Amino acid sequence: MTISSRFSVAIHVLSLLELNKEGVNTSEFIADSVNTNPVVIRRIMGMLNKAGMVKVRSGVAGTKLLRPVSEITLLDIYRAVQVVEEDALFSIHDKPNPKCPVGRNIQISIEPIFSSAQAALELTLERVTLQDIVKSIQDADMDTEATTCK
Amino acid sequence: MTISSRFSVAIHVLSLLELNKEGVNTSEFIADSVNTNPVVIRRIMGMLNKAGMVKVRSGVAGTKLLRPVSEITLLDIYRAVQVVEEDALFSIHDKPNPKCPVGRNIQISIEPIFSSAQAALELTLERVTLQDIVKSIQDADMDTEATTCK
DNA sequence: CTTTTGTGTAACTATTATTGTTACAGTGAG
DNA sequence: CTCACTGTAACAATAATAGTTACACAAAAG
Repeated sequence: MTISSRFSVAIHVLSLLELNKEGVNTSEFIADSVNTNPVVIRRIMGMLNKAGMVKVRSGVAGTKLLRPVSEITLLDIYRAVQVVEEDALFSIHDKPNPKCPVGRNIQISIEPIFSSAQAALELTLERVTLQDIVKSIQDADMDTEATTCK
Repeated sequence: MTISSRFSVAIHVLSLLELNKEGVNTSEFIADSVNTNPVVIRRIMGMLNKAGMVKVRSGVAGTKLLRPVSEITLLDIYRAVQVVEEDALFSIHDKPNPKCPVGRNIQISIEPIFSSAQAALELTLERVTLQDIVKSIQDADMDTEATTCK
């Protein structure tokens, strides 16, 4: 079990949009950076579009960020790409036997713990903004020889 | 995406072993409480056995807890049933384009954040013991009319 | 207006994980 | 020895993911 790579791809895409804000970011260009198929990018872009994070128009080349990177948290992105349904990171087996004391009480006993574990994870993501990621990428890249994507 | 119900089933099973420690807990009996197939229980039991949490012998009816419930955390169980591979709750798309500044630095930039989000989740699970769950089940059951599993 | 380029989306495939199920070999208590 | 139970293989059904092809539609550019 892993959380879908849609999340990491979305972070990649949005970072690229920021670092290449002067350029024309087509799905093909982005796909080349991510190393995947342009349709995969368009699907993710559609989700980010619905979440109001990017502006993308059908037929028109190039996607733009709609919000400053300092105001986009990783939690926003996580939610946008629907990696996990609302409050359902953990799944609980349904229909345990109500005739059994454990069966009829296990769900109510476990739920709050699963909720708080999920909340702890989400809080961590909420504390990191896209700006932090972009800065980290820039810092890491100072060691590297300066080649561009294009 | 959800975390496998193996986890909640394992918590259910171990709670039942504690609350029914005087009884003979066969996979069929447990399966009836969980409302699933006995083979599903045996598979999970095999994992808990390997983790040293229960004693189960082939051919011999009945599983026993090997450790006191106060010394089994939900994280122990989570690890035992291999819901998530070591440090890999989130997946990062592999082989991003090294010719791109974002592509060649995204992994190193994201990894520590994913790690700490995962750690936050795991810490929450570590702070809850099986004893807490058992107590919660008992408390919740005081409202209910007293029927038994058997 | 036509051409060209790019986006949106449907449809299909391959892969993987989960959950449930049947079947049966092997173990050990009585 | 018999019987009940566990361990495990094998298989099916379901679902999610990720990649791919194909094509309709949008709109910018000429």
